[in-house]
Amino acid sequence: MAPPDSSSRFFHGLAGAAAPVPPPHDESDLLGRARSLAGCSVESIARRLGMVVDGHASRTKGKVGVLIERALGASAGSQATWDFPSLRVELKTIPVDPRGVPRESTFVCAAPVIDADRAEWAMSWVRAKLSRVLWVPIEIDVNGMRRVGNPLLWSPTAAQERVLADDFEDIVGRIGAGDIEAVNARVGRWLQMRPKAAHGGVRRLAIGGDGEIIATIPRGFYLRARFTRSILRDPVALPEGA
Amino acid sequence: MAPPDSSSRFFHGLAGAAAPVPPPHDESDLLGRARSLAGCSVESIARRLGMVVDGHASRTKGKVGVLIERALGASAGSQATWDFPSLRVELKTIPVDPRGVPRESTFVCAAPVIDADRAEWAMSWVRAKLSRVLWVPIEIDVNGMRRVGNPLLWSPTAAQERVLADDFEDIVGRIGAGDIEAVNARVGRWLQMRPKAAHGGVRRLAIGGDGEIIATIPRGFYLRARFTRSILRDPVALPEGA
DNA sequence: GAGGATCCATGCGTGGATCCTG
DNA sequence: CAGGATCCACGCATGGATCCTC
Repeated sequence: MAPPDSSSRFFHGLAGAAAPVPPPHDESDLLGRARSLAGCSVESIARRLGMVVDGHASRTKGKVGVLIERALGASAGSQATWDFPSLRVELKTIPVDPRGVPRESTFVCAAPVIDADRAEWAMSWVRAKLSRVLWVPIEIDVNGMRRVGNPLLWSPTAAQERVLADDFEDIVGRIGAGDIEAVNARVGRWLQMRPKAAHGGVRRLAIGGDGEIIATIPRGFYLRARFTRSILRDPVALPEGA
Repeated sequence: MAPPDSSSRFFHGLAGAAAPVPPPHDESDLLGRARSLAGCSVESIARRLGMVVDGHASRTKGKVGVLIERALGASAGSQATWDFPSLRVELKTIPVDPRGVPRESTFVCAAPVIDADRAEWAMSWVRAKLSRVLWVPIEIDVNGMRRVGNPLLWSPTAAQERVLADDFEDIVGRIGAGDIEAVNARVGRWLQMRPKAAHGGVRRLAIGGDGEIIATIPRGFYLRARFTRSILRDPVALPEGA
């Protein structure tokens, strides 16, 4: 008699769980996939992947980001520097209003609160992630309905990168000098640093002004909405504020 | 009208979830509690705490250990060195056959695969944990029914500790020399080192024979059943093999 | 508008151990 | 028998972001 189907161990009875989308072969493959999602509602993509995205937005903050990752074949939540490591491309979903305009800042990556004295722009994680970004707008209409917009594969122009680098050095320099508590979200023209934690009680070790060890809230780097608005309007423009 | 009962936020609708048992005041308090559990079935203790311990043993390996921890007021799954930090006492549940004899080895703690060259018995985590242990036997009868046996609060005699220290130095010395892959479970009379991982694919960094970085499976220290059998029979005896 | 605060999912490490072939 | 392999629960960190008051 026939042996049991050995492939059955890959199916765990999760009705609705679809097979993972394979990684894209190259940038044009990736961009093609992203374009094919344009116009689709978030709900329809979720159904196709066997996921559920509902409930108040406050309780589903990161869901759409993860959904688009999976729909495009990004490596799932790994420690990899980029969402598509072989392409060195970062994916960012960005909520936009009915006219396609970003209203929120965009998280880039965690900020170093210790070892900041050894952080340089050229070697920084911020630069690595921003060197190639696939922007996928999520259009939210007046009824709260969410739909994928036209994707943009972007790299900073030399002029744009100079400003980002300046902001980065400004922020990291103050941290390295022990003034981390003096760095708030007002520092930086397009790149800023803000708290990034589950709640206000989270603490991480850092270096204080007198070289002593202090406990402070974890921070993250964010792109101001002013900057992402400019990119989506005109990818090579040097926005106001430069 | 009366304000809502503010204590209600501590109850999350978990029918059966009992209040946590407070930490013991001292060793005699702890030992008294353990003695009061003797003779109780695992199921009856679980019911009392609002827990469920059932299913095949392969799928519930650590459940009884956690159950007894909670029943005795141990600090829950923290990074603390001991289960009862203020008493510096470690709790070990140990499965025994109907005659009270241990048949399995006992996990002690993770083994250092990196930095092993700086590990000394006097400062070791193994020694710290074994310096004071509350042994709680779990008697498994022929029907698979599990019942708590008579607890034993134990410290190694000087002669016992000498052997443990020798085994430790033997194992750690070989690791420090870069021979970690040469250390298998056959090394050590009462203390041994064996793999300790979720599955065979887990890897951790270590130092190879030529000082290079290698990836190896994580290890743990275990007490051989031969040794724990001796302790439960006669806590101060120097077992065979010394 | 935007700075500061917060929310969910998931991965990984640790601690609780016992399983399971040869 | 026992060496080598494995299993579950849970906490914490990370990565996905948006919320929510001034």
